[in-house]
Amino acid sequence: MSDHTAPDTTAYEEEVFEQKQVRLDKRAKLNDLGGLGGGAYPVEVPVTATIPAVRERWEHLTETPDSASGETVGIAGRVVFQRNTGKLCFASLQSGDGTRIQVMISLAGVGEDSLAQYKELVDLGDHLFVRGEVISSRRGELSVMVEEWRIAAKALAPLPNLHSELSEETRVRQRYLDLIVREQARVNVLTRAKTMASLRSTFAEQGFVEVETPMLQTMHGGASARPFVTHSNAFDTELYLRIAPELFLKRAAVGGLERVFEINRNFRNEGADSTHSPEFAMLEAYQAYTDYHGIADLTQTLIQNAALAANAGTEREGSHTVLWADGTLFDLGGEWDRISMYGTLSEAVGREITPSTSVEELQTLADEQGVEVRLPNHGKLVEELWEHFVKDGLTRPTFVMDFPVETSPLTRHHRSIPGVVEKWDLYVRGFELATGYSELVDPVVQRERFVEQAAQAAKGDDEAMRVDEEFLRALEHGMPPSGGMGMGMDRLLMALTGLGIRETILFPLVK
RNA sequence: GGGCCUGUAGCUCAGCUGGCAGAGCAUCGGACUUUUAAUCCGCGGGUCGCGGGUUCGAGCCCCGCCGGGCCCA
Repeated sequence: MSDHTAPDTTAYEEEVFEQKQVRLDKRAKLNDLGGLGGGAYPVEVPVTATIPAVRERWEHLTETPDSASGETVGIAGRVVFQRNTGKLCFASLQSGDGTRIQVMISLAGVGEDSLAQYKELVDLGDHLFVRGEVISSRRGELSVMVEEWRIAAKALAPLPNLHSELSEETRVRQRYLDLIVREQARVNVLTRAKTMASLRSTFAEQGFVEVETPMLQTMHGGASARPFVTHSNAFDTELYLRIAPELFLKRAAVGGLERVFEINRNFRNEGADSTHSPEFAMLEAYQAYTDYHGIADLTQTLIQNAALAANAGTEREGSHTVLWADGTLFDLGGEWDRISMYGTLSEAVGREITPSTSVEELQTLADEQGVEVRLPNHGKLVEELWEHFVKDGLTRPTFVMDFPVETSPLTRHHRSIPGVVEKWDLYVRGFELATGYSELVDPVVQRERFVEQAAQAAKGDDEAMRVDEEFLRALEHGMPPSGGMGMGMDRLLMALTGLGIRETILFPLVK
């Protein structure tokens, strides 16, 4: 064992604390706390009850001010308010869920020395343990009359101002502060957790198996996106962070996992803005012996159950109508419409648009309406026109079915309508929440598509896929006819809560 | 990629036409046994995002860079 010199923490601390008087003062208190049992960071404190439990059990005391329960509890929480007077001090302790309770430290209760030490050493933001009787104050506030107190964990950095909102940037960069001071931040975390649990529960009810497939891949595929590249020292090779789990989940399907799903992170090396994050949680699911209609049924059930879960314990218990952050009520219930892209576009423009409508005719239509299109081909034009004429009119969750072949080159062709693929996008209030397919399982056709993609890549398209021989070999062993679906988890949370993407992610990537 | 807004004390923000760097809360010292953002007295606290320029003088005007937000593509 090599001997190592102790790191020179003193110099570092001097530097850190030097400029910040607040921290300097608090550090001085650390030394004082060293003289007390346990110091500033005791390994444990003798808690006998949680703050919410104490509140629930003795809430009735608030109806009779200045009364005593006769029972003693030991509780701990963060000091979020302090009102110190000469011989009687008040503090509010907050537990992790935001529940608060008042504690009272009096000369009569703890004695002169302990009271003086309390006033000297305990600051806003510290974790404090107290033991004492549960009482109500003269004003009727549920309180613990302290007989003994201890620092549970000293805070060196000061708590932010509790009476004004944190700025957007501080919320994101120091989410722990956001969680301490803002109820909605705590609710958001719980809503996300409840949503995830609900999805897994719905999948379990329907006989799906959850798997985890590689995030580090020797070849990226399953979507059109630019990947992050990294390097493996052990293999001395480049590896890609996955842009989608699709090609591995389909291998699982070949192996006999007839109902399989994964909820995990994807990474796309592209722009980050208020609706796009470079890393994002994605759900993908594959179900054998169904098609894009069956997988749409599944998707609707998953989201409606998630809405129920988000409403559990609220006044909307049992309802599919969710409450958004801006106060809007949004109904996710009922049977969702399934509309045809060509059909609704034709209706909207008052003339028949089909997969065989010419590029010229579509371009004229686009020009007339001032719709700008960069890459004029039939599919691109149809999608742009559809978005322009139809999309914004959708108020309820809607599956938009049957897309042009050109814009979905990797997708299975429609069984009866030429020029169209068996694909849907699920739109919820203007954005694409999920996408589903009758999966392409023909290894010969799949190979052709890969070869076309590889040609695009050779021409410099760094979003195009390469020929994945290992995946093709799997497909050649036969994948059952299947429906597949992908859904962004952050977007699902946005649909359930009306929040921006940075609020749905606990720690969004920031520079 | 384009346009607009923004960065000042630990936190949230003012700062006029270019003229000594400000407030509330927090911190520090003092008083107070029923406070609810307690009150009262007193004291501190700044790389005005960074770099350049104009000017007698720049938080403010100009240029570049960095961070954040909104809209558009």
